[in-house]
Amino acid sequence: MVSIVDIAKECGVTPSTVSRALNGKDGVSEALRDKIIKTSVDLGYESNEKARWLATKESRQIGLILPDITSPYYAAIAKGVCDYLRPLGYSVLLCNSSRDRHEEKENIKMLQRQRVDGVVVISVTAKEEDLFPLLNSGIKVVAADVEIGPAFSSVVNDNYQGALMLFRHMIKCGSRNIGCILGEAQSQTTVDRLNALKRVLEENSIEFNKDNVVYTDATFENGYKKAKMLISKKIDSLFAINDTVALGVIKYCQDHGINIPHDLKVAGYDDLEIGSMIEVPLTTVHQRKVLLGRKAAELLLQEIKSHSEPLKIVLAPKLTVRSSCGENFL
Amino acid sequence: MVSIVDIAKECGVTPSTVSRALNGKDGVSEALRDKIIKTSVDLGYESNEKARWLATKESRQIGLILPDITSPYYAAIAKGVCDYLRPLGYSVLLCNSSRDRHEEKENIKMLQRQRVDGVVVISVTAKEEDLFPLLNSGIKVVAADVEIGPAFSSVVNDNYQGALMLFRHMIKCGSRNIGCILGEAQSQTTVDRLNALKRVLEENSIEFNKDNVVYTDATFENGYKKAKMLISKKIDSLFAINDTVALGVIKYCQDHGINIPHDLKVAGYDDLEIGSMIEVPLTTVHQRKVLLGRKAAELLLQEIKSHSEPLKIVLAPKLTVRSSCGENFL
DNA sequence: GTGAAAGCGCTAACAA
DNA sequence: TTGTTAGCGCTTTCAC
Repeated sequence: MVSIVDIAKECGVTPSTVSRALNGKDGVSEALRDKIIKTSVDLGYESNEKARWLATKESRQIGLILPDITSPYYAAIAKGVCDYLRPLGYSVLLCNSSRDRHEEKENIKMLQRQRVDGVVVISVTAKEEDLFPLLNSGIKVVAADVEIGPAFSSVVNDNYQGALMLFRHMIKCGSRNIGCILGEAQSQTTVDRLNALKRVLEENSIEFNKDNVVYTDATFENGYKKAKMLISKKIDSLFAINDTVALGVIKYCQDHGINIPHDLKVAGYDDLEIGSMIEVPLTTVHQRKVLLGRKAAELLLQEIKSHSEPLKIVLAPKLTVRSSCGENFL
Repeated sequence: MVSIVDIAKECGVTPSTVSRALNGKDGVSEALRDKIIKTSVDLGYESNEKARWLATKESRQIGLILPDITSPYYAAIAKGVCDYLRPLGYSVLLCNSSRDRHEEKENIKMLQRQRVDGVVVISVTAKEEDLFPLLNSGIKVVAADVEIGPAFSSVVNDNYQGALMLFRHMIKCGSRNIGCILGEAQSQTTVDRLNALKRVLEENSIEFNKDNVVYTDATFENGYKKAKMLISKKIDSLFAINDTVALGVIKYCQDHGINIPHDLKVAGYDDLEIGSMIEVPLTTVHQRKVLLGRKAAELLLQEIKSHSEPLKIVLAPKLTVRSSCGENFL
């Protein structure tokens, strides 16, 4: 493996000159610089980031911790992070935590050992204190998709606004009795969207009926099961916490001859690609997933460069109207 | 950031002793080792992989180049790689190439600069020579999902066998005139599966009709478009090169009142999760995606440790029968 | 404009 | 069993 010493010898100069030349620092004549760059290319030199770290404490590596790379939602965020960072010379260390707090902690340690410059973390399980070790070792942290605490910057989607738009749309489509399949009751996402529902109901003088709301793990299977349960309650509409759950609801309806949107209006959240590919296209809320990842990476880099105060960025979602809630009569 | 020097001072020994103790090498009394380990956790020490590299030339980092992390297929492979490697103390550098050869080359350079120990590459665009720089700088390479050349180990799914099973099943279900929406004509995947079709047709004395075969980009939209085209040709069945394309086909049928499987049998390939969630569950071929990633990582680690000859691992696929091809009458 | 020298945090060969 | 020493490849003062 060729090092700057090889280049130095080849050019009859010292390593320090090569370093200056290659890093675009001044104090090198243009002619020499050209020669050095040329031989570095000829020799197939690629800078050694490991050795460079030792001298500069800059690794040009960013950690990315996420619950499940297999989820299209998180995968899209990961894409945003990677695609933004690569052209800037950063590489990303992917950590798949499997939604497991212990695994998250292990990944955090690993990122410390690898001396990354910063980490983007998406976690529903991690506690604030789990991440302090990173801060204490001088590694910047930005939370994406969900906040982790006042000490950390974050980039999130505006769940309240998104849900507001969606529920208003449903009301306009004629919904009067909306069932909800939500996630964990304590999760901020669930809370925000439920608050939006309450507000919209209030705006329309409809009473909130908490029997129409169930909390569960956000899976396809639970969508199917809970749909069965809620439909027995004479609801005319069903909001699912995400598109995957909505898919479960839709499947249940198809299996039982329930026509969407005629017999039941269905709405999801996230705007996964699949929502537009199915028989009855899903009305949902579009999340700027790739952008969210990009913004998180952007913010992280800023914090790495200038030690700024924690910042919070809220991204505006967009209503995606398809046919699963019927027509907007307004 | 605490270093072994800090631990050494704290314990009143030298850094080399600390190094030996922490790395489980012998030549340290058990009492001292315990003391050193204890203070290392007390001080919150995490080994410095960057400095360690300089001394050992081992980074414990693996590169993963893939076409699109957003694709559920590649994401599952990535999961296999990550989940296998993490407990072994390796981290993975995720490189999203966007199916772009130039981007792949840039990623390769970046992985060289980061001095990774090895890389798993999934690429349909990279040429063999693009990867030689890695080999030449002593970085091991294993191809996953698709082979790249005799110099490289690979782990692939057996496309020929998988397609064989699928087409035999279709024949048993009554298919006599099978249309195909394939990928690029030159791709090995396409070739293997088409050969399987030809063989099965031959087994059943059915003539191969090349007008029933189209080559295209494997997208949902193209599935939709080509379905339209092929259905006009009086086919009774349609094989799509992957489930995403099959979804396009199904959507076209739903939009045009074509009943699956009654009017048209449809089969896909890959067994994406979504295939079981839609109205008419998709018959497809299950690919061991996570296992494929795991095996690739396993093989890579082997090659890193012992300089073995290139190896090829072929994974057996499994037919997943659902209802989109109707019943098996055999 | 260029070179010399020190140092980053670790491991490993050699001494004691 | 432990310490001493050198060195990995780079950057960065400080001289010249």
